[in-house]
Amino acid sequence: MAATVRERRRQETTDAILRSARTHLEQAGVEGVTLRAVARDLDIAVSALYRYVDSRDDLLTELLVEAFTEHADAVDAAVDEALADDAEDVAAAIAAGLRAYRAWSVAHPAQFGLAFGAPVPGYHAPAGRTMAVAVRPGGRIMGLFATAHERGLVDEEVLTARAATLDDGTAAGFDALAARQSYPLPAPAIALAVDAFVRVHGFTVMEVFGQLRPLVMPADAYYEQLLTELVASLGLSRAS
Amino acid sequence: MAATVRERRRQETTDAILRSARTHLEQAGVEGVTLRAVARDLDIAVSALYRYVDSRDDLLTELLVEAFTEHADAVDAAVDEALADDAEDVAAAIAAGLRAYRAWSVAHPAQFGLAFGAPVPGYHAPAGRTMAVAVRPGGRIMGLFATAHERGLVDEEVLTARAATLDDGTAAGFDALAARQSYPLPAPAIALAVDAFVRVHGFTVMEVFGQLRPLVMPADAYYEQLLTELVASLGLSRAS
DNA sequence: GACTCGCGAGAACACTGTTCACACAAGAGA
DNA sequence: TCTCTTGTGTGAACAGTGTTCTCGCGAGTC
Repeated sequence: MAATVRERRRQETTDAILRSARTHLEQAGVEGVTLRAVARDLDIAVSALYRYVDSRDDLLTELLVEAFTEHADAVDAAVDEALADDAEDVAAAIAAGLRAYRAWSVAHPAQFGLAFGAPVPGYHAPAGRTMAVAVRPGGRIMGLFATAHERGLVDEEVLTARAATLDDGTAAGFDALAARQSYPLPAPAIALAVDAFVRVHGFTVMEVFGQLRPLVMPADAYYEQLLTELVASLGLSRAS
Repeated sequence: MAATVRERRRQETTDAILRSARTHLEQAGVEGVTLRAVARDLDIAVSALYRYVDSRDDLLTELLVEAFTEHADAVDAAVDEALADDAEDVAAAIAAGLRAYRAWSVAHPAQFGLAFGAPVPGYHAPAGRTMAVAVRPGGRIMGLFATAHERGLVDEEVLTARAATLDDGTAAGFDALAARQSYPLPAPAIALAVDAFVRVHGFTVMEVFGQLRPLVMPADAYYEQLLTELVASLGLSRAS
C-alpha cells in the first residue's frame, strides 16, 4: 500500500511494454517483437527494458499467456451468452463455444500462431505458466458436456457405439484425464469430446495457417455445418 | 555435358549445404539454420555460401520443398505397398496412406513444423515452389477415393447423407476444387474426403505440436481407431 | 536533510543476414 | 601452350538482434 507512486509507475510502463510488444506481434509476427522496437516505442534505452522484463523470451511468454487468456475468455463469453439466452440448451452453448474458438483464432492469427503453432525458434514456453490457461477452452466445453451428460441429454446409443471402438489403453488414458481434470464423465464420453475437439482445432489450425484455403472455399459455411455435425456426434440434439 | 568437373563440384557443395542445413533444422529447429553454422560445417567463409544460395530464405525454401517431398513420398510409398499387397482393397490403401501421413510427421517434427506450422518469422514461402508438392498427399488420397468411387465401392447412403448437409456455396467450392485438380468426384464425395483429411491433419498437428499429449495418452491406438472410423465415414468398407 | 535504491543511459560483446572489393585458380579458346 | 574469362573463396564491413555491464540521477524513505 505504501510505495504506490513507484509501483503505479512501474505497472504503467510494464503495461506499455506489453502493449507495444503486442502491437508488433500483430503487425509483424513474432519476429517483429523486438526489444529495440519496444524501446523505440517507449522512447527508452533498450537496457532499461531489462528492469521490467527478464528477457525477450519472458516477454513472449507474457504475450503467450495473454493470447491463451483472451482465447479462453472469448470462448467463455460466447458460452455465457448462449446460456443466458437459453440455459437449458447445452448443445447450443457448446456450439457457441466452438464457434468462438475458431472466430477468435481467425481474428488473431499472430497470437494463435504463437500459442498453437510450431514451437517458436529458440523459444520454449514454460509449461508452468501456460498449461493452466491453455486448457481453459477445452475444460469449459468438457464441463458443458458433463452437464449435458448429467442431465441425460447424451444419446446412450452414441455412447455405447463409441465405447465399442475404444480400446483399453485409450480408455484408461481418458479415465486418467477425467480424474486429473475432475471431469465427471466416462471414458467413451471423453472420447467423443476429444474427437470433436480435434476436429475443431484441426480445422482452425488449417484455416489460420493457410492450409485450408486450397480445399474449402467458403470456410464459414463449412464450419457451421461442421458444428452441427459435431453436436450430433456428441449424442446431443439441439434442444428446446 | 562439357564442364562436368565444375558442375559436379558445384552440385556437391550445394548438396553439402543442404545436408548441413537439414541437420541443424532437425537438431535446433528453424532458428538453428544459420548461414554461419552451415559455413562452419563446410569450413568455408559465410560469404561463399551466397555463391550457392540466394539468401537464408532461399535455403529455408529448399528445406521446405524437401520436407514436403519426403512427406508426400512417405505417403506414396505406403499407398503403393498397400496396393501391391492387395490392389483391390482401396480402403486399406487409403488407411495406409493416412497412417504414413502421421507417422512421417511424428518422426520429423522439425520439418513438419516448417511445412505446416505457424509461418516462420520473417519468412514467407513462395507459393510457386511449394504449392505443387504441398498438395501431393491430399491429391494421392483423393485419387484413391476417386478410384473407389468409380468402382462403386462408396456407400451411396453415406454420399446422399453428406449431400444433405452440404450448402450450395460449399458445394460449389468443392466442385471448383474437383475441376481445378481434376478429381472425378461429386461435391459430396469431396466433402467426405476433406472431412477426413481435416481430422487426420488436425490430429497430426496437435500431436506434433504437443497439444495432444494432455488429452490423448496412447496416441497410436487412438489414431488407429480414428483411421478405421475415417474409412467408414468415407462410405468404404475394408474389402476382401 | 541525508541516503538508499529503483530506474534509465550508453557502451560493449557476441551473435545474426547481407554486400562489397578483392584474389586466386581452374577451365575455355586461341 | 598461353591468355583470359569466369566460377569460386576470402575478409572486412554494415545493420540488425539479445544481453550484460558500469555509470549516474533523482525520487521516495528514514
